Amino acid sequence: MQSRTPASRTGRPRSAAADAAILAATRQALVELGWSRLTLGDVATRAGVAKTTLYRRWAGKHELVVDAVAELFDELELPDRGSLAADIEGVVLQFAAILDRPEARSGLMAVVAESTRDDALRERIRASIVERQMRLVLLGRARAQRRGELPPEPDPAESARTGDLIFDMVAGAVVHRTLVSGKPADEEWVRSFTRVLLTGLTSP
Amino acid sequence: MQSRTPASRTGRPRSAAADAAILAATRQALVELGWSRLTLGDVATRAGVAKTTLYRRWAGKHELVVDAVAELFDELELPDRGSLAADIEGVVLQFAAILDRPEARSGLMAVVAESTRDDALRERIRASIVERQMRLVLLGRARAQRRGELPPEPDPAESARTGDLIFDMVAGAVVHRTLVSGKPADEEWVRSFTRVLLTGLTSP
Amino acid sequence: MQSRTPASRTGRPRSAAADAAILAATRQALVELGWSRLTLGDVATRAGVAKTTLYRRWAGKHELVVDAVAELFDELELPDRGSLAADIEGVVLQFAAILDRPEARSGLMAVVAESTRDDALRERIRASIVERQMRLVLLGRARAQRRGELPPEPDPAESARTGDLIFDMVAGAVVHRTLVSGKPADEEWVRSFTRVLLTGLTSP
Amino acid sequence: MQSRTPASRTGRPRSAAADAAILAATRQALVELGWSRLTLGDVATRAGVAKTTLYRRWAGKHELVVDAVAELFDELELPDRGSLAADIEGVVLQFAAILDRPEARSGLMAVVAESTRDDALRERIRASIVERQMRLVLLGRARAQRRGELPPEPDPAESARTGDLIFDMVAGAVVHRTLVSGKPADEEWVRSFTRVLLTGLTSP
DNA sequence: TGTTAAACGAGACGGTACGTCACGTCTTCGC
DNA sequence: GCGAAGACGTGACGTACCGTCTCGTTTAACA
Repeated sequence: MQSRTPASRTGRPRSAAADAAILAATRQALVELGWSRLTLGDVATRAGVAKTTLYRRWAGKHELVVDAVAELFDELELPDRGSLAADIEGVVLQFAAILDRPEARSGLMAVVAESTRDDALRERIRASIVERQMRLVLLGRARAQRRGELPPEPDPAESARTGDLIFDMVAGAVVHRTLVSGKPADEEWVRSFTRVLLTGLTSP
Repeated sequence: MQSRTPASRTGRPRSAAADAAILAATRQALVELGWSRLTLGDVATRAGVAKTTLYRRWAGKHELVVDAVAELFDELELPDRGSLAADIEGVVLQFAAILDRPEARSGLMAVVAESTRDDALRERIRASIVERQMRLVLLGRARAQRRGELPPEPDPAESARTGDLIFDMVAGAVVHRTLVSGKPADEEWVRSFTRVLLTGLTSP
Repeated sequence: MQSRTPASRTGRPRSAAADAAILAATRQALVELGWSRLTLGDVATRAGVAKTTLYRRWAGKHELVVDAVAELFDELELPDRGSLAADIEGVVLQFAAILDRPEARSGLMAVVAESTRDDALRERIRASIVERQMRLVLLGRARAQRRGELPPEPDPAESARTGDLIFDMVAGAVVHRTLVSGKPADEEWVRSFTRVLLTGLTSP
Repeated sequence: MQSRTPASRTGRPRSAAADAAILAATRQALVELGWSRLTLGDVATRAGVAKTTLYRRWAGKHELVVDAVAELFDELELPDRGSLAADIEGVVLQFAAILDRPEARSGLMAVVAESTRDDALRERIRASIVERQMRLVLLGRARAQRRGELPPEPDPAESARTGDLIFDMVAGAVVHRTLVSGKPADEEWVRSFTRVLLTGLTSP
């Protein structure tokens, strides 16, 4: 998934294990060193792999970290707790738990910072991290509409706009709470947040 | 304000002009190069200053950029547009305008990324950037309470919690919209956002 | 010969051409700049080599210059001019000619200066510069003894002491004449010197 | 003696104590650090003096060290031990004792090295160090001629040439023995050396 | 006895070189 | 032909001294 080169027909095939080892080593290095002290040479050593191998698969530090962090978001899923509020609280708590992990904290903001000047990187982040989260928002809304907790939205453009807004509010608030304010997005906070958000969305 | 050493009584005093030149040069370099390509040697050259002068005043790239970006937020102020909704819209638009400037975009996220592993840096960011914004939130709420648009909040602990929540929701949403989703926080978006937020805060 | 690290089995081997280029560039820089203005960055540039390559092979300026200057002494050899006096005159003139070259003048004294505080450097100088010269003294004496111009010396300890004395007198006088007094060790001076030395050694 | 500027008529006069303190601090620093690690800022601190004061009196490290080392040679004098051989041995031993002191060892060779590219420095060395030693050679020879141990030399040009030769042989041998060969110029060595030198000079 | 002009301490300044580090590329050899 | 090992050119790092430049403060000779 990460690799650029389209895999040649002939010669010794690339080790699949190497990919996993490199990504795991990257996360381990993020935990121990953080983004700014992480070096690709060190990652290669940890993974038991030559630097060459690493560069054959990723273009640089940013791309590698995007992929390493993206895997953390694989476990995100929409729980069915019976009500929209409970569902949101559940997914926000999951999201907060991921952001609380040291391998995500510094890596995520660093690649976002770089992505403001690198469109390919922004797209990579969108595709492998943001999209995953966005999907949950859309899924949750659809389920709530089926349940009758939210009114159906016939206009697709308006629907997309609202989806975007919700997503920016949810993800933004959790990220800001966790990484900027530096306070935990714990159950109490998540409950307050969800109440304000849902009230704002459903009150006339 | 930026410097560490508390200014000694004797010896040649530090050039005040140098500080301003360095911070301006830093912002210029952020515009042209972005965070990752910005080098302190280049900033020193742009500022017409020796590298050593720069290191005498700032401990590193992160500290320097915090101070350079912080000055951008000096212009933030709470407009009095007559209603809470209008006031919020005004201040959010100002905030979005600052985040839209290239010298803020990559620099801000990069220092936040690093601050997740550096408590001194986090405190510096809080004191010189976040605090400025937080003040506006508190000011706006106080004014709205005077106007009767918001109920007075007698419990100071609860008041602080709510202030934090509002702040994380406002700042988080704008930052996420601007830097992660990569879409403009324009008037339309701000209006929608403000409506959801205010409704959520004021509906029973 | 200069390098420390004993050459590993695997990996890309060190460029042999780089060594020669660096030493030549060092001598060129000594000619143009002298010891005190010579910088390793400049040497690297002249040699068409990265600074890191240079540091991978030599620990510092002193070690590098020792090796660069040592090569100048490679050409020293003991001529066979038929008599001991003529042999000595020949080798002293050769020695003086080397010391007269600008790449030797400042470099040689500078490393000797440093060697008074650095035993490893002193040993490096001894092995690659002094030893070469000492060998000629011993060779010349042996030849003179075969010729009958000098009496055989049965006691090896006394022989070593005398060898040391001769060597210090020859090398010291030429160096002092050339570098301290700043006058040329020309044929006339060499003849006078040789006469005094030989007379002193052979008269009862 | 060291100072350049011709001392103005008015204003605060220069502290005489400062000169002595600086030279003493320089020697102390030479002992502890050697030439290459000695810095003028450190010397100033040791002397309890500002860097400015130091630079007002000396142009740089080389000039300062020449003066600091030169004072060591003030104590050199020609003993009257009754015979030319004994006189020479005495003065050579004194000379060797000075060269054995750590403040002389590295400093002396370093300034000689630099003097090969700096004529003003060479002249300064000649005037304040070499001249002192040369005077002893001439004095000793004159005394020996009065005693009849050496024949009078009517030709002044030849006399100068011989004086130079003797001086280069004496100073060169001791310096080489002490600083290059790294062995002590002790009584035994001095006796051997003096015997060879005197025999060479006096035998027909 | 007061003026005054230079020397003084302190330390910031523009520079230059240092020696190190990580980057991303390359070259060699073994599997 | 992949992969490890590691040397390579490149370029920024942060530090250390250099020698110069302000500052405010003595301090001794002159008026």
